Amino acid sequence: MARHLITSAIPYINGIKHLGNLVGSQLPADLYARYLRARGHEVMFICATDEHGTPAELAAAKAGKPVDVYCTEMHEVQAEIAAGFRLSFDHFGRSSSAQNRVLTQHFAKVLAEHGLIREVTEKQMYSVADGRFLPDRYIEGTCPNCGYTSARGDQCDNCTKQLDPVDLINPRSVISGSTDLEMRETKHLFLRQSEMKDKLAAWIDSKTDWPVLTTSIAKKWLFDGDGLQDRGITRDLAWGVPAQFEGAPWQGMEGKVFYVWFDAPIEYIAATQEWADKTGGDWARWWRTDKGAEDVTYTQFMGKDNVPFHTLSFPSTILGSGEPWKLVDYIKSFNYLNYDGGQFSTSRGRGVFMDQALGLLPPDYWRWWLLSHAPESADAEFTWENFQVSVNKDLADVLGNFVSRITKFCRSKFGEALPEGGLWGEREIALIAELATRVREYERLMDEKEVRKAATELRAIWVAGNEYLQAAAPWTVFKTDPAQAAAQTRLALNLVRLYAVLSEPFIPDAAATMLAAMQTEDRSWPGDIRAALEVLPVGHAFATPEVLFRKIADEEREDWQNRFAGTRD
RNA sequence: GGCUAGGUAGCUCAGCAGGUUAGAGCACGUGACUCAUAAUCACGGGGUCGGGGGUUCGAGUCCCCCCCUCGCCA
Repeated sequence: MARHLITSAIPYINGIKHLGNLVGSQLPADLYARYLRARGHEVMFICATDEHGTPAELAAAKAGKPVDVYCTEMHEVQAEIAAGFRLSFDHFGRSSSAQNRVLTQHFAKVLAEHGLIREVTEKQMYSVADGRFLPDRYIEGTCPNCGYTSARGDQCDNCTKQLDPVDLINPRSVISGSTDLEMRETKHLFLRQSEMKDKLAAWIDSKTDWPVLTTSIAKKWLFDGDGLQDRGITRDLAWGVPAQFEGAPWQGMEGKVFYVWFDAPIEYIAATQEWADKTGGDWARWWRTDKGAEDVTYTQFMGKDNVPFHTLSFPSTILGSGEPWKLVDYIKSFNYLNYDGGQFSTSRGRGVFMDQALGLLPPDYWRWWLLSHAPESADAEFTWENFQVSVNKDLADVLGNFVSRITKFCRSKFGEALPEGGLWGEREIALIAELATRVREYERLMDEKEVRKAATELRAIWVAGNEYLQAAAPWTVFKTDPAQAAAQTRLALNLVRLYAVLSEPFIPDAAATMLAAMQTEDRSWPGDIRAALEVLPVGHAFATPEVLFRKIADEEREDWQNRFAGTRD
């Protein structure tokens, strides 16, 4: 038994996430967590909402609510949806927690003591009417290049030219529309990542087993152009972890907070502290190598947009502190999931969002499709046709129908209990051999976090059951040798339990239904396959379950296709 | 423009320490079976492995050039 710390990139508080966000971090993290628990390991699976920053402030203002109230509400919404997808977090925290404030300030202070923070005075656009500094993208004006009137301070959406806010003609605040803007001096803290460059490079180089996607992005940022740049870790905002605090090694940072990318990853640790405070557990044995975490394996899951923060920035914080914090062991990153020929778009409401998905079908349908099509080697694409075909074929026909055919067969010929008699022959021995090979391969792929390939192997395990039934044909054997048919039926019914155990990480609800139907609580992971197929003994009663997975009809699919093509209401 | 990852059967993808007739699922065709959610199982048709050079006895698999897609950055 080993100890595994697993974190999923934390979703931003602003709004409900779409399926692309889900499959990029939370869902594969959950798959891995469930698998490791099933194998008997000790798991700490952490996620949280990322709550600080300007977008949260603006969304709250738009909703007419204080930002803290807004975040509390949205956190509850996201927690509920996560539960709806059966994401099995040990704790779903909040980056606005008191624990994170203390820890973030602690890290900043320690980093400063190690000379890794420097103060930088720069000029930034200030909106007198709004009473605040404006981030570049919250300033709009006319593009000096193409004349587009809604060009943003960082880039013109029309001609794609990169801009500086001062370039804009007639600049105005996106927040209030005010044109009363001026350049003011402001002071910020910068994390001296450039000092950490060599150490980070050596560390990344040592990770030869990481996905190429992860290491190539890290190396790009490390070596491209002038190399790894220092980054500002404070902003002129009210909503966040205050950058001026008691005992801070600097002065004059009043009214400023730490930037989200600095405090968000620290929330992984803080969320574990939140968990500890709630449950009385010990967070330090997961995070402090001087307090029991030296044998922990830490795996992070994230979309590719988050890779720079997790390979460079957060490690700079961890390593730079000089304290014995647990550093990540493996970073599993994902490409993007596109939607029917284009991108999912939160702002334009294009694609399927998590709450909407659950309104259409139960979580297992989505979990199966998303995981079996996870964008590991390249960007992947969601289409309704593909979704319909995969779900109908894999879940309804191959797995669901297998459970259905054998339970109903047994019920009609022998009754609802495992029948007695008969012996296993060559066919059964061959099946056991095939399953043994496949289950070991499935384990290997799950250990390697090869999500798509694991799904393929699992499906092949389901298919093996159908092949066996088709070849053994107990319905024919029954006519001449009922005892032999009984042995075959007994084996197949035991397969249902085995499938439930193996499939649980992908489709937890269906797995629970299958175990309930087999009237067993035995979820033990199969070591010896032969033994695993004798867990349910002769005479063990079962209940013929309802249809495990219903099929998606063509009309339904077309309806959904139309409904989600445009914008979200 | 620079960089990353891709461009393999109609579709979604696997394969690549270079080596006999390039694989899987879906879709399609034929057959088997009738226990089952008109499900399942078997067999089959289908690919000049983006294009062009090169290295090699031999290249989707290595090298060079070009074209296309996606994303990141300037």
